[in-house]
Amino acid sequence: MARNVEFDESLAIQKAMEVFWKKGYNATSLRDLTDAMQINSSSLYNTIGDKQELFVRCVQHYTDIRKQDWEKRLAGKRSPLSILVDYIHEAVNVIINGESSCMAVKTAFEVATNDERVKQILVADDQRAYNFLHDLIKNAMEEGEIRDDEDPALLADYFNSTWTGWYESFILHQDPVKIKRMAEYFIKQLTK
Amino acid sequence: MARNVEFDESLAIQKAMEVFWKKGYNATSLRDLTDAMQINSSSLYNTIGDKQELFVRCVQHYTDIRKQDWEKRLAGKRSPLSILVDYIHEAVNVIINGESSCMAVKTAFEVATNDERVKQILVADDQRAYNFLHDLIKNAMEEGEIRDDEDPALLADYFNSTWTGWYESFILHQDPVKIKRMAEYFIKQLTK
DNA sequence: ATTATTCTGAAACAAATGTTTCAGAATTGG
DNA sequence: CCAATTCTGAAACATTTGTTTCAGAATAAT
Repeated sequence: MARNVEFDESLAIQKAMEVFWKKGYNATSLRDLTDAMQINSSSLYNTIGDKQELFVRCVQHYTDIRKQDWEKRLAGKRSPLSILVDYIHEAVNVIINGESSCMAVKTAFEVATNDERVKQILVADDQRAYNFLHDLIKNAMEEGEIRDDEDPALLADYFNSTWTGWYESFILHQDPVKIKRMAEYFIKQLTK
Repeated sequence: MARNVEFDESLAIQKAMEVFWKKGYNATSLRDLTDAMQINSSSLYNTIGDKQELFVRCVQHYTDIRKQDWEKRLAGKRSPLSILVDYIHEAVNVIINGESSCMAVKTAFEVATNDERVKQILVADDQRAYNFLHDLIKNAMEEGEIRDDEDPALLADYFNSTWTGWYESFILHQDPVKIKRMAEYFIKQLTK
């Protein structure tokens, strides 16, 4: 027998995520957040919690979206190699068109070393990325789409860590061609 | 006709760098810095300047050290490939034994997007890293130490961006074997 | 030794930080 | 409509932030 929460919580999380994503955890103030979320700090503390808790929810939300993307790609029922190549091209597009790098990467370097909860969310996310790549590589090998003289586990680890450096490169040089050429070399390694 | 600065400025920069390196720019307070540097904030502002200026000096110092390391390695007069392989092994050691990741990488993601001066220091540093790799790869090709069917410029870019992901991987998994295996695969690609 | 200049320490500064308080508006179920 | 409960807005909170002030200690050159 009382009123309900007035604001849309998942929309508010989305807005907060965008601010954290762009500015990073420490450079984002509570005012930045409540402005973007369009709620009062009392509502924030009553429902979600403090800044740390909100950040955890945002990182979780970010990784949830990625998880859905991977699932959708696998459900496509296309050949393993074409899913893989599609994914790489899309990753390149995100890097060269996105305006604030990858939140998971930024968070790994800024926060994960000091916050165990955040780290565990990123570890789980990384594990899903690994599984996505590993399964595609393994299946592509079994179907003869790519050479099979390397361990799929090694290749999955290796490729999974490769994108991170492309983000850094693009922050420094803003050179799309550089990224595209690296991606082409990357694909060539797999297939030839 | 007056007294001189009492503290050792380059030692103070070194101490400040260690704090920034570990905690990042935004999570480091002026108190953290003056405590580590063992000077009063008035001395800091009289000599070096404000927090931003101090950070710039620290990043510059960090990249200066790297520059010296590259020069020393090239002066070694050993074969290009052995210099390269040595360097990769040393990079792995730094990743798996260092206790706070790479300051250049962390700074690229946390600060370089918002601070043009810091970004330019990192761009110059990245260019030196690129040159180091490019020259070694090119020379190794000319001396027949490695295959020469790829563009040295592409390989230098590609390899230069690869380490960054290894740092991220180690933050999340703290698994030295993972890093070592990726490094071995990395070297194998070059030589085989 | 004197003097002119510069450095240092401690305190003070305003502004910004993350968080809490609470009166009153709102809305639910009865 | 009532009453009980919960939400919201604005203000206030104590800390912490980056930075400045300034009196006095220190020292270089004369």
